[in-house]
Amino acid sequence: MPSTYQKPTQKDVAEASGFAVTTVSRALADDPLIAEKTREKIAKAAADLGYVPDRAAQRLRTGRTNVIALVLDPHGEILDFSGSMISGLAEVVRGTKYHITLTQHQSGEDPMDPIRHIVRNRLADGLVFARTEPDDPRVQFLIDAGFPFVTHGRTSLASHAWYDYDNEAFARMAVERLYGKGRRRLMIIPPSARYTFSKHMITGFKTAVARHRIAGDLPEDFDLNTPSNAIYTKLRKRLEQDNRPDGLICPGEIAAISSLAAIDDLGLRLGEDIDVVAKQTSPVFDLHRPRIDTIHEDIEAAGQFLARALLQEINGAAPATLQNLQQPRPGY
Amino acid sequence: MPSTYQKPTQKDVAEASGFAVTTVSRALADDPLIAEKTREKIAKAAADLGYVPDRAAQRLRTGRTNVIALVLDPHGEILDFSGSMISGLAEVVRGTKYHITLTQHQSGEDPMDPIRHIVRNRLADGLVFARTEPDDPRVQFLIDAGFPFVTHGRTSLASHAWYDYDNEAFARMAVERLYGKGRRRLMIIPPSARYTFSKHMITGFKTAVARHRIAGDLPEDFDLNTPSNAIYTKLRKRLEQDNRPDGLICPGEIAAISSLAAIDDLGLRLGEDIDVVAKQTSPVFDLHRPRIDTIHEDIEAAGQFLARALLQEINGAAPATLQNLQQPRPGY
DNA sequence: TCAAGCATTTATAACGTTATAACTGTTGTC
DNA sequence: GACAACAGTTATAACGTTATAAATGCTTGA
Repeated sequence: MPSTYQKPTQKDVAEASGFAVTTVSRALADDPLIAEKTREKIAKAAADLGYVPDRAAQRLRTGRTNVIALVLDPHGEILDFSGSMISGLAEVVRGTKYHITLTQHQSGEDPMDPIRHIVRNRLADGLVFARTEPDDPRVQFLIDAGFPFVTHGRTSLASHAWYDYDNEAFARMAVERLYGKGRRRLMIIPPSARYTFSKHMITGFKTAVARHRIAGDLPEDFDLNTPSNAIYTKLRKRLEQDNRPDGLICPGEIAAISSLAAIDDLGLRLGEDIDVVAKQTSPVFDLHRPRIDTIHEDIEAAGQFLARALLQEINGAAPATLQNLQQPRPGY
Repeated sequence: MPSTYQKPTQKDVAEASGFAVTTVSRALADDPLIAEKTREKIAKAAADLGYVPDRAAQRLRTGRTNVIALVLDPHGEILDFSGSMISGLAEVVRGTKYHITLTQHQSGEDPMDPIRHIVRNRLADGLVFARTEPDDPRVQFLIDAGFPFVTHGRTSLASHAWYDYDNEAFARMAVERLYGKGRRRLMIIPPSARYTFSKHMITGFKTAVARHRIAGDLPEDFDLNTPSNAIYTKLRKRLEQDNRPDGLICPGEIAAISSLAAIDDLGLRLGEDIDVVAKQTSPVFDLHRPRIDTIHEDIEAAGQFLARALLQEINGAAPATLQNLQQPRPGY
């Protein structure tokens, strides 16, 4: 490619096809006013020249950015959450006119900042983010602004587009598994309580242990955002106390690995002194030894749904119709 | 925010400050021709109005996109590679005028496609990608096109900006560890041989085992892109053969987990029948039990370096000065 | 005092696209 | 045969910015 290469514009297509620039623009936009023959001629000329519309010009003129913005939380909560989510989003967005841009807010920062910035400066046509809180200010802000968005996770606010994993069912299912193995003193390592998904998980845990009238330990001070060695330390201390749990529910692989380390280091035997059920998001954990009893969550599927939903919402679909709750899938 | 909200433009700043639009433009660009007093007045007016330049207009006029494009390989090679890389990139890019866009090519597709597309259509000012091959066509294309880019991984091509992990040193170090433990029949699970980093790793492995005059098994048919259960299957078969290795080197956590599963399922004892050294990219693996002997690679640091390097290259720095080789850091 | 020089500022045009309104030529109606 | 209606095409202007060239006013030197 010579450095003098100049991208063909509509003007070039117009000259090549013998029509006016306006006609080219309409034809390429499939305007029904344009005669079919004309449309074909122009399409051919455009293809021959390798014409691709200039995004900046389109964006300037129409105000539409053809961008969807992914706002990521600080790194490190779920192993490979971002990678899987991105993979799902990218797959759906590929082949459309949309691009994905990335923003990641620092741990200290206000999560509202990137959202506000993107909306105020029209940096995208729609937003994706995860880890919602019941009364999430980001969601409220976007609803008020009338800005298209989708979330991974529900809220208690007015209806919007979301995808979520049924963490209540996950916790219930996990309790059933442990109960079925004869476990009667269960404990869950809850994600940070401020997230909606954590509340659902806790609800599921509480109702399931209540139904069986067994002990359900729900420590307050655990936090998925906690570095894993903090989970290790806290759990280890708990396991050394009297009346330690004999069944443990982990909301993710990091918690599972941390827990197994604490169990192992205390000389407890998995499957004898204690059983563990964990949420699994990565296939490689099938190969973990000792085997971890898991329940699957598919983050990539979430990304796919969210991308599709957002594109639909941008094109006018009602957010209330764009909701999906993924059911837990048994690990094995 | 009312839906009638209109972003302030330079025109608004011009009216508010009493200067012409052109002057505003120059002042905000810190043009030295503008008087200091004027610059201050305009800066104040812009700040008061909350003026933010319109990216589309700037891009259309200047041809600069203020975008750096991250081209990701198909998902799933290294656990959380994308997430860590993105985190590093995003941290450096935050606060600059640049945005990050994402492209991920499908496993079947030509890796050149997204690169060509981005360059031909001026979709970014610079490119980041990983997993280079010695004679990487993407690198050659970009050098020929004079398009700024940085890679995670070296090539044998003309000098360009890169960041790499010293996989030769990694392999040597891993061999030394195993040798120190009395292991004399070593084996490495090599990443797909077409990547530069794999060749380096193999070189390091070969030279180190040759120095000690010990056996070095280098199976041809392993592949990091292989689903982990394929690694498991192949390794398991190998461990069942005569003269099985007593020291194993894993290029990543997925390979390590798969290997440990094969070892465990065959009833071999880690630390007795065989020792494993693995590359570690995620802190949580410190908590893996049994403990895995690891050597660290910091992907986030790679992302940070690459972002800084790319921004410098876009601003005219010579690519040859933007190279860094990360040294392996012992796990414990 | 006046031209030249200088420091600032500004008018104009252009980037590539699309929305709006205007134009052309044909058909159909009375 | 005049005119309305319509299908199809096009000229014009505008989105918000910056590069270029031009203009303004002030200072300086002879």
